[in-house]
Amino acid sequence: MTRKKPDASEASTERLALYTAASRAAGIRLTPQRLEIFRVLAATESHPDAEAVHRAVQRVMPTVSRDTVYRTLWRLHDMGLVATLGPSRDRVRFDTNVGPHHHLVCLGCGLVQDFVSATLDGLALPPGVSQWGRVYDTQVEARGLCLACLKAGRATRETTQEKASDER
Amino acid sequence: MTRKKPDASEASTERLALYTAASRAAGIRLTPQRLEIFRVLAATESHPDAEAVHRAVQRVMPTVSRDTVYRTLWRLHDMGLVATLGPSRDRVRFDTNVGPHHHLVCLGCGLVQDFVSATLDGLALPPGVSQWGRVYDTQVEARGLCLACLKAGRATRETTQEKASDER
DNA sequence: AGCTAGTTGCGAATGAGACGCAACAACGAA
DNA sequence: TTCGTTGTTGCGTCTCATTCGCAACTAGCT
Ligand SMILES: [Mn+2]
Ligand SMILES: [Mn+2]
Ligand SMILES: [Zn+2]
Ligand SMILES: [Zn+2]
Repeated sequence: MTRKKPDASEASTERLALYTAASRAAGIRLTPQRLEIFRVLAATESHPDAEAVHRAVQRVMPTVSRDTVYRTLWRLHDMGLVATLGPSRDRVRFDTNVGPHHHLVCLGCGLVQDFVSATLDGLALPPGVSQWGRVYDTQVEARGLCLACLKAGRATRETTQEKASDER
Repeated sequence: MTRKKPDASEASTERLALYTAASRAAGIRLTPQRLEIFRVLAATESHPDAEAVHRAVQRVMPTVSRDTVYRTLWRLHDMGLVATLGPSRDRVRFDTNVGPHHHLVCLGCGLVQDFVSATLDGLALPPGVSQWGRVYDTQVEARGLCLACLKAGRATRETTQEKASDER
């Protein structure tokens, strides 16, 4: 039995199956709009925003609402089947440390802590990267839970984000 | 002449000097509100959002406007003296690839490309990290310019972001 | 076929940021 | 020190992504 390296379309099919299976397992109803959103998400190789997903879904199902797309995306996110880029979902956060350093991001409270590591600073990227363009800066983003959130038993999924804004 | 390891307050002073020097060099006026914002930024060890900075500045100068804080932050950002967290300044972007992988972020057009690297997947973080909490996931974010943006001579500073939304 | 709890679409609300503009005020020149 | 030029400020307004409330549906079980 030969096993070919999964190509894009094969991965897409797998992902779609994953979404529906997980939904069924979670007792979530498989509405036609959800199925279509699943198809679009399973097929994408990029990092779309909600509106891009909405547009793609509308091409096939013109009546889906913006809201349903958002709700489905966050639901999948809660199930750990889609991720979001960057540490903060809401407002822009600034960093006054412009030297080389890395980040520990707490998924519970949103706190971001710097850490330094000479090893990580000089990280070698795979050679194929040079064909993409020019890289100016490389940094590591480690996600997890800080001690406080661990003790508080806060969930990993960034749900109860009651804003740990600093500089109070 | 002894040279102690720069502590927080020393680094703060240095940073303040840097801000004012760079501003003067750029012909930017040193208004009292800017100076106060500089002080707050120079003193912070965290990753505040604009509102947190505004609150901190208001404690000393109750009349500063939200807008002035924004303008100053972006000005410093343009000068390369403050950074922002994460690849996207505006809307949330989703990632359907939940397996271990890393990102190439183009600062010109906003495109984010996946890349894989077994070496980077198993990255060892410095030991001190264990005292912060538990890390579930580690990924590398490499920022730069993609070939298209390099050829187009687009600036590194994410200015001309005329939205490269995919799934068109 | 009938129930019922989970969903949908919509119109309205929220909230971060950006903008336009008239009153102001740094700061180099005189 | 005074003045004039220009960059700045604060405010009211505007935009636009994301969220809410809710009444009208409907997937999925019986
Ligand atoms: Mn940082
Ligand atoms: Mn990705
Ligand atoms: Zn935390
Ligand atoms: Zn680009």
